[in-house]
Amino acid sequence: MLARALIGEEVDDDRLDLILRALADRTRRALLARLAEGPARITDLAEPFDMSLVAVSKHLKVLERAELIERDIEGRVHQCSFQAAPLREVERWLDHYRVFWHGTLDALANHVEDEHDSSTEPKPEENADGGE
Amino acid sequence: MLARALIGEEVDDDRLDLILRALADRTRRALLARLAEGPARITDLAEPFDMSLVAVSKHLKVLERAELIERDIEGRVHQCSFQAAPLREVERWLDHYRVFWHGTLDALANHVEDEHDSSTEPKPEENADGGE
DNA sequence: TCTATTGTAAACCATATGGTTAAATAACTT
DNA sequence: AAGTTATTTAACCATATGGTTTACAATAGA
Repeated sequence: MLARALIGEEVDDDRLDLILRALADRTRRALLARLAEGPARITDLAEPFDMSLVAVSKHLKVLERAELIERDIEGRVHQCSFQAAPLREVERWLDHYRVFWHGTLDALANHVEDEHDSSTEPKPEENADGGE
Repeated sequence: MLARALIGEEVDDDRLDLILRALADRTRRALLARLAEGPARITDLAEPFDMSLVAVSKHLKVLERAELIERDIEGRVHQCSFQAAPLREVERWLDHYRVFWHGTLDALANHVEDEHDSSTEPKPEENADGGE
């Protein structure tokens, strides 16, 4: 099905738009860096930043829509945790260009070896949360 | 100098903001994909897109500011060519997170081997568990 | 020189983004 | 029940973004 392939590309573009736009803000990258060290509550996440908690809350929602974080609500506390999957999609997009700095194809192969089963992508189920 | 390090980080953030924002648009990614196959004039770059040449020209300027393309002006013709360097910066930023999907450090080392001379900090930390 | 081609600049528009404050909701504590 | 804490929603604001059309500048070709 050609149509499927085309729609697939559009979906990819939608995903990449969402992910890259989420990453294209230093506050959100900083939030992500903090969350990569472990889950945290929103109040704690907001504390180091020189902006209102509401602003941070909005940033987190952008990250959440891009699936870069997951939210676990316990009572009134929202626990956020880092999710790596979207970064793999960025990585996969970069694969198209990596040849430009690796120069040689066999250096590229190093990388492909890790991706070869997920590139056709039936099930990308990688979980990086260290929470439980 | 500590101040130098801090400024350095801010500069990185500026660069990443610029680069990731440039990449966070499907038209610009498509332009980049086309240019990765070889240099092209602006008119030819614009032709496949369903928007004015002016719009494409603006997109190209965004890519140029991020140094993702270079422009070679010959007479009235602007020849654009792909520049990979900023993508390496994205790659380097991703290094901090690659451990989340490689899991093991030696898979990561494959990657670092290529970066060791171009990066100021060749050791990304590996913290996957809940911290404080 | 006149005209067509290549591209930018300017002015404009609608919507998105990143921030604010104030109010609302929900869940713990006392 | 009353108050405090955690977070979102709503309303608002300034600026950025992605697009348009029209006008301009510069080069190339007749």
